Amino acid sequence: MAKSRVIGRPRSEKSREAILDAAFRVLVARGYAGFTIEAVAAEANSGKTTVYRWWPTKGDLAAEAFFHATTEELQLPESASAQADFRMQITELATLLRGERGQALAAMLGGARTDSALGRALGERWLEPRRRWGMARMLRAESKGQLRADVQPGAALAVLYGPLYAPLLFGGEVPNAESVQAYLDVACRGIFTDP
Amino acid sequence: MAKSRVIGRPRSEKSREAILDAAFRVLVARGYAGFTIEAVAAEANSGKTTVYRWWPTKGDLAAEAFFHATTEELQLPESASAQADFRMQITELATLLRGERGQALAAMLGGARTDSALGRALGERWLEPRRRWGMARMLRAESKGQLRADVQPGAALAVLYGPLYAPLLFGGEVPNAESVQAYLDVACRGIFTDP
Amino acid sequence: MAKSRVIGRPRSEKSREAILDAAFRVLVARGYAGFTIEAVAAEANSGKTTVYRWWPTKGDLAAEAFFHATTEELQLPESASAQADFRMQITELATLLRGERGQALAAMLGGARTDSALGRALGERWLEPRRRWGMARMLRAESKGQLRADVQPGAALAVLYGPLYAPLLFGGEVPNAESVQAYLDVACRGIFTDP
Amino acid sequence: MAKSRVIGRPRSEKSREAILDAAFRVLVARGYAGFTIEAVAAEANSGKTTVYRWWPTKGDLAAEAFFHATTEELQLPESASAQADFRMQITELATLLRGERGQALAAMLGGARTDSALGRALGERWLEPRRRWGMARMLRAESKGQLRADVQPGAALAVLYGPLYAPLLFGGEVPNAESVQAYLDVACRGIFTDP
DNA sequence: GACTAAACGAGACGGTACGTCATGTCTTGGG
DNA sequence: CCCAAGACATGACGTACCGTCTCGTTTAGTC
Repeated sequence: MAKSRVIGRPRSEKSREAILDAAFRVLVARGYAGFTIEAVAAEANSGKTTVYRWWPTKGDLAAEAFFHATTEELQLPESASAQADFRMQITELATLLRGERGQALAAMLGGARTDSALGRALGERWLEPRRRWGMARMLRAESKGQLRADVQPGAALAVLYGPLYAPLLFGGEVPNAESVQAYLDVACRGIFTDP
Repeated sequence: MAKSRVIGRPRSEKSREAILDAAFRVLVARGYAGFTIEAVAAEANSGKTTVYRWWPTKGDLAAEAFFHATTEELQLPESASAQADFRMQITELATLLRGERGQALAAMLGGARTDSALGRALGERWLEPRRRWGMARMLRAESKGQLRADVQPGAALAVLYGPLYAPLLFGGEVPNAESVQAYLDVACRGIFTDP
Repeated sequence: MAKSRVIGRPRSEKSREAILDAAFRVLVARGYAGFTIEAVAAEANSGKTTVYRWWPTKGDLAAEAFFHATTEELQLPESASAQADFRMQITELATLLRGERGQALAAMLGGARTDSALGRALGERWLEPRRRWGMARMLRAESKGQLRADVQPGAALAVLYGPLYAPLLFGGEVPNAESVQAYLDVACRGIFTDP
Repeated sequence: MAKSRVIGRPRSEKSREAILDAAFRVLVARGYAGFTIEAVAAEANSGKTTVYRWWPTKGDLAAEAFFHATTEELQLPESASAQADFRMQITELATLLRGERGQALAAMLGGARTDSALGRALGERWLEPRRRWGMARMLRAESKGQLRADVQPGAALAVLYGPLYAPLLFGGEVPNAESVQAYLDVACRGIFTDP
């Protein structure tokens, strides 16, 4: 039986926590522009070296800090109606994005285009799980005849989620609850068969 | 009669052009991360002072450089069918975004969240004219009974344009022609009355 | 007639002075070990960049700071007796080295072995002028028959000045006045003909 | 009778040798500037802790490495003529300093001014034994009437050895054989009675 | 033969200084 | 008054060593 052979001083979990917490705080407080490795290290009472040792880029750190700041798992509603499930998921997502974590996510999204590591991390850890759940739910809905004819699941997801994120691109805010319901009404009508 | 008395050397149009051209080139070549005032000034064989004198922020310069690089006017299709008009406009927009100017726009969008001047400039000069045309077209469609019941024009625009821009947020590319048609099929079905 | 054509903002003499003064202060206060570019820049209320722009290495800066701190010209005694001239010059040199400037010189000498720029600068600007005067004076003494037979001027200078500097090598101090007179008595007896 | 009670793993002689050898190699190869504890530990395949455990400062390590690299004992010539003895000793010393060990000694001398531990170690282990022998030999010469009148032994040693070491201060090399003979001719004439 | 306790290699830790780069401001001479 | 050139103070970058620390692993005695 292979025994895990680790040499040298092990990584300090305390330091890791301190840095991730500090990173999240800096991200929320100063945005991605003020998200400096030096600022994070200072806020965490840590050395810059320690930060660089574990997070090679700002993006890696920001992404991990973001996901570290929450233990909430992805909501995976599963009722009889696919439409109801998506509406609920998107409504909750919008609420989430309007809160502190949304601030941080929005701050990071600015950097995602520039910092490919950040873009990849957010894509893999934020978008992809949601997309995966969405695709699966969509396919199940299709097999139950809940989708209108010729609706491609991918296109349907684009129409459902795109309007939620797009305003962030031009410096805007996440749509408020009312706007979300309004666009969901329109989008769902093109996708689902139930009224 | 008082004669408008302007003293001193007039602003050099040649220099302005050189800077805007250089800015666009830098934007396309190195992205918004490498979009440095120093780089632009060097590329334009100009002084940094001259750049700062006329464009107080990077965002202002980037935005103006972007719009300077094109003389194409906004497409304002006006056929009998609102659906056809929007589909055409969005299809052309997608094509445009996939080209060199799209590269530049995408590059800038990263900075828009951080640099509020850039966000404002893009909002005013890129988004707003399109939104205005979109709203007007939508209202006209409504009055002609081309919209389905209870479709709010704003929500409809969100559903039509959101899926086009959203992928850029996470570092992705503009959707390809096929994907655009697929999502338009879905979106339009929820909005318009014509098949 | 060639006209000096200099473009751009000229070098700030004020800044240069501030940096050199600060450097000398740091050198005296903290020794060559604490002679940090950052410390000098901070002490001078200047930017590190400005320091690096003009003094590529610590050694260059230290040497120039040292020589900047004095306007005293090299003593060039010229009496009838070469022995008297050398004794006076060396006695005054010893006094000088025991003062504040000596502190700085001693501090630098530690770095001279490591930092070849510093070694070169000190050699050229401190040692060489003294050596040149010494050689000239020695040759004149020789032509007047003031040197004992077969005394090579270079060897004579080594015997006169070596004992003054050597103690610094092992972390010691410059010899006190009494010790200087004692070794000069011995050295001169091997060099000069006058009693 | 109290028995020496030492518990725990005894110090590894192998490790000690490896570190000292590595230290000497690093000293010769990279000079005192590149004489890094990390470099030594890496070169010795040892841990930094082990180095720090036994040699509290760089200076201690450098000095011990230097003396470890040689088993040659101090030459203590003792002929009838003090002058001959000193000339021989100094000539051999100059030869030694021009070799590999001289490189290392010269490298360390830069650090001696800054690192007082190194200065002390070199003073005690290199200079002092030689000085002690020199003083003793000088006193014996005095009692035999081999010194000229009023020659203080300390001053005589300064005149004999100073010219050998002094050039190292300004980054120079140890004088070559010819120069050494030339200055010895001059110096000895002021000290000894024999021709 | 098991126990004890220090030495050892490895390497993570909080720091300091490094030398470079871009920022936005300023100061020249020439147009 | 504009422009190019470029110096200036500032502050973050990512790297190299510092000296300290914590691991798991030897390596002797002692029990």
